[in-house]
Amino acid sequence: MGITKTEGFSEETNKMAEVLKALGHPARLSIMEYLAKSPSCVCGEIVDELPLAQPTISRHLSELKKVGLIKGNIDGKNICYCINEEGWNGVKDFVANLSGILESKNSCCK
Amino acid sequence: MGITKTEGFSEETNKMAEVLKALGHPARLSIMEYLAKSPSCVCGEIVDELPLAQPTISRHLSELKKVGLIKGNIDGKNICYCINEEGWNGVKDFVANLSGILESKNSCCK
DNA sequence: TTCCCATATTGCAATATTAGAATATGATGA
DNA sequence: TCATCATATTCTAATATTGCAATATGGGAA
Repeated sequence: MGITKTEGFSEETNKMAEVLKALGHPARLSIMEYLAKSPSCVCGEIVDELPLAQPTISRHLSELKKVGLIKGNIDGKNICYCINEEGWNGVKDFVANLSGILESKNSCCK
Repeated sequence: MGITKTEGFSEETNKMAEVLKALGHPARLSIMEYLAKSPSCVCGEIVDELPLAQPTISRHLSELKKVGLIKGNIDGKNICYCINEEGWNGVKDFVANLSGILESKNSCCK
């Protein structure tokens, strides 16, 4: 079917899955890494940096934006993209939370 | 095309993207949450827990296994699935690392 | 052995994703 | 105004993903 079933899962699970899915692509992950490291964040630089055509990158950017992982500020002709800390913190918290649960119990498989 | 371009990205980026992609599905994320919380981890319980048919869950389990997020121990007729801490730590470290970089610089977008 | 039980695999059909060419938009500068 | 630059959108073909029915596998019990 290709369609992802979301009924029966909690709202948070579905939301987090969408965010993680957005991160689960080399180009989008690279964009996040680049934005985290780079002092500046103009769209054009990302296009220069990645081995993909401009329209493809534009689409990936909009996908990251859709799930709230990045935000863009229009700056004249350019658009300055940055990591949306609020969105990223959602991921961070989720991972920390699951890690905490894991640590508090021992695995039943060896 | 539907094919994800991986040339031009680092090995680690591609690997991490695969892992995050595996997490980026409500059923698979739920499985991870369930395995983290549950004291036991028999496959059948997961099938009972999730609103999906057994073959579908089996596929999701094998996908999680493929990227190293879980492992399974055969236990008589049953299979006992657990989170593979090594694999999970990869995610944890990645997130912590990016968070660290983020904290050490201020966003250029407001 | 034969019959269950638990899990995996196969084989679809439906839908989603991906990449890039072509094109559109929208701002700035001449 | 018109040309140019930066980015977004649209379109299309190729491929991937998803879900489930049907079936296979493989272990234990009778």
